[in-house]
Amino acid sequence: MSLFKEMTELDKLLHEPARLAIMTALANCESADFTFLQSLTGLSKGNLSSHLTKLEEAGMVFIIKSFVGKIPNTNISLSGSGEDAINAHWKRLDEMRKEAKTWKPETESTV
Amino acid sequence: MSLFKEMTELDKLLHEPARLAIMTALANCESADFTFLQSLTGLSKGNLSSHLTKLEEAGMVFIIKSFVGKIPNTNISLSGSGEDAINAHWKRLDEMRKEAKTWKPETESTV
DNA sequence: AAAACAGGTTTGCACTGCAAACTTGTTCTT
DNA sequence: AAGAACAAGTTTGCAGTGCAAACCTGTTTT
Repeated sequence: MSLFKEMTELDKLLHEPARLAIMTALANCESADFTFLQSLTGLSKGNLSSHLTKLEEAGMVFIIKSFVGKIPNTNISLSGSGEDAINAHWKRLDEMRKEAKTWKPETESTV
Repeated sequence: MSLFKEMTELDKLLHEPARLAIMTALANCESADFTFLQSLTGLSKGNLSSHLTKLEEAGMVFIIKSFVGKIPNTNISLSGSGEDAINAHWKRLDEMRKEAKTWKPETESTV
């Protein structure tokens, strides 16, 4: 398939900036709690919560709610497929950029 | 600003997959006509049209309509700022990926 | 006991991307 | 010459999305 067709089909779940940030951060720390992710990304609580729900529904992350002493704690970590997905997504973007740099338009008839 | 905050603030006009494909293609060919872009990206005519309108309104592309013989021809090319913007966008993504790979979570207090 | 706070979730709305329907003009077909 | 098919886009309608603000539930402070 052509580079540009591939580009239009990028996974929107992962491509959305807030979720790209969340997933990328999680890929680099075994797990994180809600508050940590919030300060890291600068997202509002509501916004973060809904993105996490979406990622959980898609099987990208695990969300574990527990108590640390008396205060509730929500811990988020990547699932195996989530880790694969975010790594693959960045790799694709990276390759697209490289390939795009070398692309030269061909005559219309060959496209 | 933190890497992940920057990520959540990626320019959505350019980040959207279809427009990323359009802009990246245009950055590599001085100009393209509507039909060529359509077959290149695989977008429907309606969809392509609305993305182009959005890019034009944002000053990213020039759209010039003329006639080639009797058939109308719509020619699209990047504006100066459009070219700067798409190059900068890819560069940012590229740097983000690199930086993210080396990021190590710090203690919460230092974030 | 009441106010403030921590840690999230739910709701409401404005905006978006997409497909389908429409438009305008041209070229075949008979 | 009438009409069917086609080319090249544009507009419309709708389902889905991201975001902020309101809300909720329990805890700590005053």
